[in-house]
Amino acid sequence: MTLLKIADPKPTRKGQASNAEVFRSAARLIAKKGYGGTSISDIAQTVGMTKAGLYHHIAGKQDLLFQILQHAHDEMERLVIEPAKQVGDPEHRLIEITRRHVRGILDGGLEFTLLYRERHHLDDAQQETIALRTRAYLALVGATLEELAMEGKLRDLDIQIGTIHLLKTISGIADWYPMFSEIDEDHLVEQTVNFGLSAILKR
Amino acid sequence: MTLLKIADPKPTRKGQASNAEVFRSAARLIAKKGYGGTSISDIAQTVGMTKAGLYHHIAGKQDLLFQILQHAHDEMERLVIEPAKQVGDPEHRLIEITRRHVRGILDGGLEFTLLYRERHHLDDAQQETIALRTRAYLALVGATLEELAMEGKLRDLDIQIGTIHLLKTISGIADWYPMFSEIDEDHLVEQTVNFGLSAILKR
DNA sequence: AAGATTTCCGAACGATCGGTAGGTTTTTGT
DNA sequence: ACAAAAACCTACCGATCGTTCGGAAATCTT
Repeated sequence: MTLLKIADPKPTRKGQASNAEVFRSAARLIAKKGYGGTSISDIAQTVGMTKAGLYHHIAGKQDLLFQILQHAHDEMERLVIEPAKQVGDPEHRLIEITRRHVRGILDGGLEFTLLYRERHHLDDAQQETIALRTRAYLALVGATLEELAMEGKLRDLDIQIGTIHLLKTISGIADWYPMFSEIDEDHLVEQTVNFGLSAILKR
Repeated sequence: MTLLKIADPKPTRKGQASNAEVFRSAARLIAKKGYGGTSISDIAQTVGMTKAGLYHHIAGKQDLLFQILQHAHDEMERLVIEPAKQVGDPEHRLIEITRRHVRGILDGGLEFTLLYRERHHLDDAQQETIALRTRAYLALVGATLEELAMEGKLRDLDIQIGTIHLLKTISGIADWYPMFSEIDEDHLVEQTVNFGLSAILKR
């Protein structure tokens, strides 16, 4: 009757990470109804447990949100940042970042992306941890634009603003794609790459 | 002792619109803490009333959100859509839309923009009303891109996707500008126009 | 000044919230 | 097979939620 396939056989130390399936279900729920609008009972119900049962896996509601966001950043680093860092040429790196980020969102990172905006429910220390990781990603994209500028490939634009606009275009997909799901995923990926690169590079 | 300067001298019919000051305060609060995370007491406190006192002006929490969103769309139509419709040339119209929309966000439309994502807390009928108004704005931008395509000024891009990406770039400003408020407003407006037009138009 | 109306408040309502205590079932290690 | 550990439950806690009601101030009308 167990609806949770526990990934870690041993751990699940009280308060520490439990498993990714709970995270995903919880993330989907919180993304839909908001942090304050989602009760622990709600989450427990969708993963097939009672409230008290769920509390065996998490240390609290705030901690659950924090761990979900950490998990999202872990995935982000694994699927986007690390692969992109292998690319030497800045133009191809920017394309790689865009492509992988959009793919990551479409391949189930959707609910995690939407959860990022609930980060103000964390305490200050947790918020700072998340902010650091976000800033690191922003710095990667910003540095790539700097390289492109030195190569003379960049348009006449404010690199800081351009960086944020590009990333907002990408992460914004999580907001609207569910309502336009007839759009082909590959098509969306390429269109987004074109949109972003056209806005940023001389062409 | 009245902290609310009532706009309508007579009306304030129970459940109907009250005044814009309450809307702004409530919008700011809800934008910061989320709909579910903001209590009626919270809102009442920031406008200098008790819970019961506030309920003389609103018909309920859900209705308050609905009226705030309607008010936001009213402002949007007044400050962006109507002026833009006066512009015949599609390229200048697109610039006008972008410029006015960004300006609207910076000049206090920030909290209203952020509130849009709480629309799922409305009932179905209210949600449909808001969706209709949003779709009308999207259609205006989409039609402008169509005109540009016929003039041969458009890049080779999917108009639907391009439209949404452009609008997400703009509305995304509300998300991050408070954290980068050292950026000059005029500079941000022009950079955003350039970013959007470069992504969309042949240049 | 008097009466009617609007504005606001204190107090309470049922419901639900996050979280806990203590016990039962299931799984695991040997 | 059996004990230890992990997973999960029922039942409950105090606090807070959105909302309501009856009345008290304040304001407006005449």
